[in-house]
Amino acid sequence: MADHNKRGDTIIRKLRENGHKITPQRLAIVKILAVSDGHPSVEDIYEQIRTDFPTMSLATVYRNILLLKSLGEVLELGFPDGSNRYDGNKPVPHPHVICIRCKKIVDPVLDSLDEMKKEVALETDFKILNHRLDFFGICSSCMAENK
Amino acid sequence: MADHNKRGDTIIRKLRENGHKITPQRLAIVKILAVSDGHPSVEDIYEQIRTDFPTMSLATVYRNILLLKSLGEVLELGFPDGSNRYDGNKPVPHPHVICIRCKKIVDPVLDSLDEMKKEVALETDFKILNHRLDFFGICSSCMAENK
DNA sequence: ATGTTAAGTGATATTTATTATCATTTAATA
DNA sequence: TATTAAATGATAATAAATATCACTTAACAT
Repeated sequence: MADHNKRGDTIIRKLRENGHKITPQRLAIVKILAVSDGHPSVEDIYEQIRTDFPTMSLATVYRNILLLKSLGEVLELGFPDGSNRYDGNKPVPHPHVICIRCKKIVDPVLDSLDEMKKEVALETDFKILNHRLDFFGICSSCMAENK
Repeated sequence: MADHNKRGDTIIRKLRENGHKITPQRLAIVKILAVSDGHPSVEDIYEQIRTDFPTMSLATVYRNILLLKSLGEVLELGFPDGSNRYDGNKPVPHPHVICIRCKKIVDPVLDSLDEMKKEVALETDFKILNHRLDFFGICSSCMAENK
């Protein structure tokens, strides 16, 4: 196939380096996560793969996500409603903007983030290691549908 | 008692306005949440009250938090590890700084927040309704203990 | 004060998401 | 091709939150 999935290759390499086998199921999961523009949920991934692998187990999806998280190759996005979605494309903490209507997730580029991190460290005297910035709202296309 | 709990009174008033009864259990829960410098969990609240009300049910804590959330008088803080903690003192979205060692939560005042909100709206074309900003790190006292 | 009633509570069952278990299968290496 | 540790599939177990239901009680009217 002519789909050179660079990010997927990186993940596969990382798995190999750490002595993990590359099974067809694992490959399918990685492939989806590496593209993951849509920040899929476990169920999303499961359903997507099940059309090709009817024998795929949900546990395998969970197991592989756990593994990929531990390797730092997938970022878990936990939402206030308790649902989790995953980003294997850019597995580093970064801001998200989520549409509460269509559930679309956008990754904004925020110049003010660096400044804010400095401000937090200065004000609280914490050593900041990690962060989670989510903005919830309604995207322009959902707004347009509200005639 | 000379503890004039202004915030607690506000919550009680809101409950009355909406036709809810003020039971001793409910009062105890509100009292803890209104002070809530420590951003307690459901279990925290349950354990605290159980010393005085040995008959208190965990379900009652959940029920009352649900009610207070629906009235906008309590803010639920959901964390990446799946745990939830509650803020009845300032039930409006605001940034938190969490120590991953001692679990302390600090509310920083961030001047750069307004600027960031503007930047997000401008860049993504979303109508921003809500946000969640959490910074994770190690507080100064925990740092000091690491001789 | 007392009785009435809808709301609240306690105890427990149910649900849902995730993790653990274990027999079987398979990828990787020799 | 054989060997073996790791992975999988099916299912059980766990944990957090919610639902159920009989019983109790706060609030209101009398």
